[in-house]
Amino acid sequence: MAGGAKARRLPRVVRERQMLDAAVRSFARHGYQAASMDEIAELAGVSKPLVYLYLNSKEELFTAVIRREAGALLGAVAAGVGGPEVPPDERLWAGLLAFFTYAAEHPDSWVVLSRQARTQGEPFAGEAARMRDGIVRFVAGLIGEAAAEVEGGGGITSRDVDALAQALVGAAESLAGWANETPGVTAKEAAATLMNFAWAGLGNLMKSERWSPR
Amino acid sequence: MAGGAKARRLPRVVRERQMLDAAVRSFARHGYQAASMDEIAELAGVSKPLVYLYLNSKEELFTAVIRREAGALLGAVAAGVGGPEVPPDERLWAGLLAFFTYAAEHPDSWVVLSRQARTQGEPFAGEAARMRDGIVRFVAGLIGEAAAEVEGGGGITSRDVDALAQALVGAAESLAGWANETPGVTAKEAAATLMNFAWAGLGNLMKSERWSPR
Amino acid sequence: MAGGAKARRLPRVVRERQMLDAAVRSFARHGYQAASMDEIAELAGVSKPLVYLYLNSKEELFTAVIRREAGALLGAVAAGVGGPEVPPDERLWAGLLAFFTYAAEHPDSWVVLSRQARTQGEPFAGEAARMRDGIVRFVAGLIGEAAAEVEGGGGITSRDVDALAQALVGAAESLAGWANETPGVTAKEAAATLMNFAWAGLGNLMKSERWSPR
Amino acid sequence: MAGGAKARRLPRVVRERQMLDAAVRSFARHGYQAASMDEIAELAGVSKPLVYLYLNSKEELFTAVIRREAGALLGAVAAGVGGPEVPPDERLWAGLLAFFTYAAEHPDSWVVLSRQARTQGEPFAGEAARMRDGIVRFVAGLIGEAAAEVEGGGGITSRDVDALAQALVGAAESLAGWANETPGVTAKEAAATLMNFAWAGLGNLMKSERWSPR
DNA sequence: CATGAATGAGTTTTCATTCAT
DNA sequence: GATGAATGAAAACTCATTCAT
Repeated sequence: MAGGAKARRLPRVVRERQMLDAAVRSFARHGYQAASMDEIAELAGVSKPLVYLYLNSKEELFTAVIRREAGALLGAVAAGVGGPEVPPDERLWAGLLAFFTYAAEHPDSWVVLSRQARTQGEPFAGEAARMRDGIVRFVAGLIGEAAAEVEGGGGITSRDVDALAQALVGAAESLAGWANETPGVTAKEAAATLMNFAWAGLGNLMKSERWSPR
Repeated sequence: MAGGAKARRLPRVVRERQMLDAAVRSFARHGYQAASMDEIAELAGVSKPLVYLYLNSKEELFTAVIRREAGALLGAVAAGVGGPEVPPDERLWAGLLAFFTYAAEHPDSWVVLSRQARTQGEPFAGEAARMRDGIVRFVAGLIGEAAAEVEGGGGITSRDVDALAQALVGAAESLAGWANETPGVTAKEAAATLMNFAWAGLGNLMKSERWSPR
Repeated sequence: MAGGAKARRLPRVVRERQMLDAAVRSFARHGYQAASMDEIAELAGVSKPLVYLYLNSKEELFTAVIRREAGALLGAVAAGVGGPEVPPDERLWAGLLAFFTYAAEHPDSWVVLSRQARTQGEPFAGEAARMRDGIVRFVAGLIGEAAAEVEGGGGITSRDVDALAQALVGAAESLAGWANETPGVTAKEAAATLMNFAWAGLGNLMKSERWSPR
Repeated sequence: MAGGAKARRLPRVVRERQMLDAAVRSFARHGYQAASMDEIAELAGVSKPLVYLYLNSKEELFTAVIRREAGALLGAVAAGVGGPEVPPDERLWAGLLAFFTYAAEHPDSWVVLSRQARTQGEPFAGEAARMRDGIVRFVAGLIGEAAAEVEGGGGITSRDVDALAQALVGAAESLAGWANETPGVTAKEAAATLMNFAWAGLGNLMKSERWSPR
């Protein structure tokens, strides 16, 4: 009985997972507006009314997708990063590695979070922004820690820290996209490139070696 | 009758500009799908059939918008950057400054290029990617030049250069968005932050001071 | 376990009554089309398939509702009215009183019968019309009886009798609705108003005191 | 050119009238919920989007229908009734005649106003109630006038007047329906029956000849 | 007996697009 | 050149109804 090709009458949790999986693929490929509930239902192997029965509306479905994927990404990153006893550069390295690994292993999820959710206006952009802010704050925390170890903090202000965190996160996002579409680039390689680039840049900044136009 | 408040019978170029301006605003605010030809025609102050007469279809309209705005952005950046006689760091600085200035002064244009175009699938993503690639190649060229000045090039491969350029462009994009929504951040400040961060990082990289996990 | 708060395994008749009660409420509030089987099942405290097991379809359910409520209304009216030995005016009075009392005590039932059933096309309108015809014939019978007592019948034709019965029933329906939504109006008061108005009018008619335009 | 079988490109006002006509038929036959925009568009000989372009939504369409038909009915009744110089019985007679004539000549309109609008909940019921209240107040005014002519007013209270007006209007509604489905009954006949019945009843009431149960 | 799981068929509504003048 | 009139095609969403357990 069990093990048939087309499983019918599955428990609700399983069906919901299938639907969210299908939605991630569809939203990643077409974007929120262009994705159709018909296609999502078909991808999930169920009828449209069932999607509505469980997820209520396209908007709620997209929100559920964003929440689930954001949770997965944050969870993956958090899992690899140690606590305060680990020095900040080690934590940044672990976070970057986990991040690039997640983006490589779940490209659709990454596209939804980094591109689709952010362009669809409220309430989706807000949901995605919350997650991104979490990451930015995490990075800013590390930069702040590193600055604190240097004597005088290198004259770095709190807004400098924010800006640097934004820059670093943006660099990571860009590299993740590039790595995903450039054959042969591994997550470790991407993480290493960024780590070298960023940590060195930060180090110099704190030594107050500033660049200035002639 | 003629010469009244509402100017009629304007030359085609003017009408087209009005339509593209309206389209930029509309696409920036609602996204490609949610923007309606009705609204665009109304914003442009013309009737819908006229939009079709000049621009043929929503798809062609969006493509025209992307082309025009991409040209404007590239032009603005190119205008500020000197030729090969100028050292690469100066050129990067000029480019960053021009870029952040453009993003600040044409936020709708920047939103369309950086967010909307890239999320709408082909053919728009391709069009936007072409422009971005131009910028990435420009940055990669500068990094390559800088590396060439160092003896041995610091052991930097061509893929390293690509990756670094991707990281730098991503950082710039992220900072531009952050600057646009954080009150009080000027284009010059954003450019300076990134320049300090990036050029220092590059310098260290080339001195082969690499970070590596313990 | 058994005997808990939620009684299970009730006999069929009881379950059916619960369902019909729920259906009366739901149909009265939302109308036939807008009432949903989901809501009815929930109101009845049973699952939807059980409703279908017992009542077969929404159409049959509504028909069953109309039949039951029509029977209840006719029964209530018939119970109060005496046999042929009672004079017609007394019987009309008793009927009106019973009718207004029923409408006041079962407002949902009255709404379903007087409004919803009659507006939903066949077969429901027919079902409701049958009940209404029963009442109209009863009233027509009384008027006929009264006319027969007068010498010559006042020159009243059979169609006159029908028309008067229709008028009287319509007046009663209208008053019932008005009484139900006007605070402080009792069934007895409504019945008295109508009885005064109608019986006097009939009396005059039979004395051939006709009104005619000048 | 003009006079072709299928007129195309008609001015907006004409099309709107066609749509409202079609809607009256469809709503009268099926009721608000069961009527479909598809059918209405087809009956009107236009495409569905045009219906939406002009009437915005099913709800607004139904509201527009109710308003137009209520206006037509009130207008027809008002047109026939004279001013205060005409005695109340003459005015009632004229109003009844106009009313029964309207109901006979526009049966769909009458069905929509008397049945469909009143059963669809807010905001439709309110719209219909407003019109009906207008008629009830008109009738109540006449009854009040007649009572004033009698010495002492026959001891009739203001609520009595309201109740009698409700009864009279209900009787008229019922007779209109009956006349419309009974072959050979003319508007004049229906009006005469009701006039005889009602005016005589009122007269007796005012002479304080009350019926009371033994 | 009783129900959670599932769907076919239909609804209202929207929008890019074109024609006739 | 410019526009009011008009529509084909598709989308989100709902609901009565049935099966498998």
